[in-house]
Amino acid sequence: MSEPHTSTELATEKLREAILSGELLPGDRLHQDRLAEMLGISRTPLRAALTTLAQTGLVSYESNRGFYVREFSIADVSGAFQVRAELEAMACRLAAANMTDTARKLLNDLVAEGDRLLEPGALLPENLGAYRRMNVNFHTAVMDLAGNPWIRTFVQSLHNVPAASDRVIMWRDFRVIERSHDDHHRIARALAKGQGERAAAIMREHITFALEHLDLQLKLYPQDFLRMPSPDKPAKGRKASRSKRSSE
Amino acid sequence: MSEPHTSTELATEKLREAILSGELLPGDRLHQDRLAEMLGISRTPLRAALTTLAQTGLVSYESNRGFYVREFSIADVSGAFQVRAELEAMACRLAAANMTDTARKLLNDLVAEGDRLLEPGALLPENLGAYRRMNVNFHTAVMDLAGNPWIRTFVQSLHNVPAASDRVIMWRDFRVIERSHDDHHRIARALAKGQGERAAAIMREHITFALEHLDLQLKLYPQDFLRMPSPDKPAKGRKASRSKRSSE
DNA sequence: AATCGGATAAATGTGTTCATTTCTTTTGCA
DNA sequence: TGCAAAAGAAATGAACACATTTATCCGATT
Repeated sequence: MSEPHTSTELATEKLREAILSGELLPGDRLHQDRLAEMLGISRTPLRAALTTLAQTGLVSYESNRGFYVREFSIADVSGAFQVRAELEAMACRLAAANMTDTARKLLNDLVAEGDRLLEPGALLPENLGAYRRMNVNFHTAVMDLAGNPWIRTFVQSLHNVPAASDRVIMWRDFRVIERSHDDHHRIARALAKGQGERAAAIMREHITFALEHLDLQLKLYPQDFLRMPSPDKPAKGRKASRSKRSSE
Repeated sequence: MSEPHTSTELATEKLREAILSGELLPGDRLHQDRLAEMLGISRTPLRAALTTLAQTGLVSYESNRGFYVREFSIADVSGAFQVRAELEAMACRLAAANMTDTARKLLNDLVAEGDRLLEPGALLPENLGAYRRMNVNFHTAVMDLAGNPWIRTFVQSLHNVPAASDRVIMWRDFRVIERSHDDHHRIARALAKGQGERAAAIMREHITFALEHLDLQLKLYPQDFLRMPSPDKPAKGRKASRSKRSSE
């Protein structure tokens, strides 16, 4: 183990994963003793984990009334993209003033890595993880170059918004991926030349388009992205009904 | 009691206040036993409070090594203003599209309240709290009108950065206050007319100037704003060292 | 019959205790 | 004398148990 994970951190990660993957549905009550038993830990570290997630925004909490999986509205999701676009555009403006040779090389390497992964003319399933990692690293690198720690902090926390996270965005159309990666090319070039405003403009459009595309995908394949607590269509698994649940 | 404050929430508030007011110094170790005894509670709710503050960013935490009062760098503080400027400018652009008559009235009332408080030609001590409240309400109102919940969330969390919070900014110069309040006038008017870009520009300058002014004040009266952990001057108040801690 | 009220049950909040990790001190050895 | 390793002390992490609050159910009253 590289990091001495404590029970609390372990539980936090498991719960975050369960929520972001949709295993736990928005609005679900998070019973402490049941969850504790499920995870094989006591209530003490579980409560710590839930407290953390509550501050993160993934779960909501009311005194003496327990924790719930937070429900995100459409406004939350699109708002997340809006703010991300603004913050990362800002990062570009700032980063352009801090470009060094090593910075240029870093961005170039990341872009080249993307080129390599897209070389086959399609995003192969075995390359999906690597591509996502490259994508995250590219955006993170730009934000780090900006020298403003808050940008990365906030963008990071926006990735906890279910449908707004890079992890759940499925690009079904290869042309979209290519176009998106071409944005990376342009951003890297613009930054290398110190053209901050231009890089910012591309970045803003880069992210705004991601929202537009998500919007479209949402209409086409809603069940794959958002599992809203729809009253008539309970998706799958357990439902957040107030009556007694037969199982579990 | 209007709200059934629990021990945890109470402790959270007390600790937040203690940190923001400078009672607890950056870098201070937060011993659980002692703090619990000081606050008259057990370690369990205290840990919950510390966990919350850790996620908020006011304290740092390492597994098995405890909590510390987070140390903010100059980059953190100026970065907080930068991001605030960007986010609140964004709020103006968005709010301009959502202006209604009630919105116009709300902003006008807040501005009028400010006029009333500044009427004497000086910011009287007894009006200081009311003015700050008005200021916070004005900015909050604009962000709410933007319709993007994340803007307010993030700006709110930036107010937890010690010197970047409105609460610790002391305006020593009345002309600065007048000028600042005049910005509010202009922003309200611009928004009322739907001039989003103009309002955004004023807001950006409004906040950027606050940073510039803080910078100046910092040089003039450093001890009033930032209490950096100076190795030779233990500041004041309660001990940061347990028995004999020679160095560090 | 409906609603208000109280009693019971369930879940959360907190105090306490024990286990584990980390830090300090001391002791042994080169 | 200096360093290193081990033993002791102290602090954190987790489990357990108790107290308090909230929810549910049943019955009485209007």
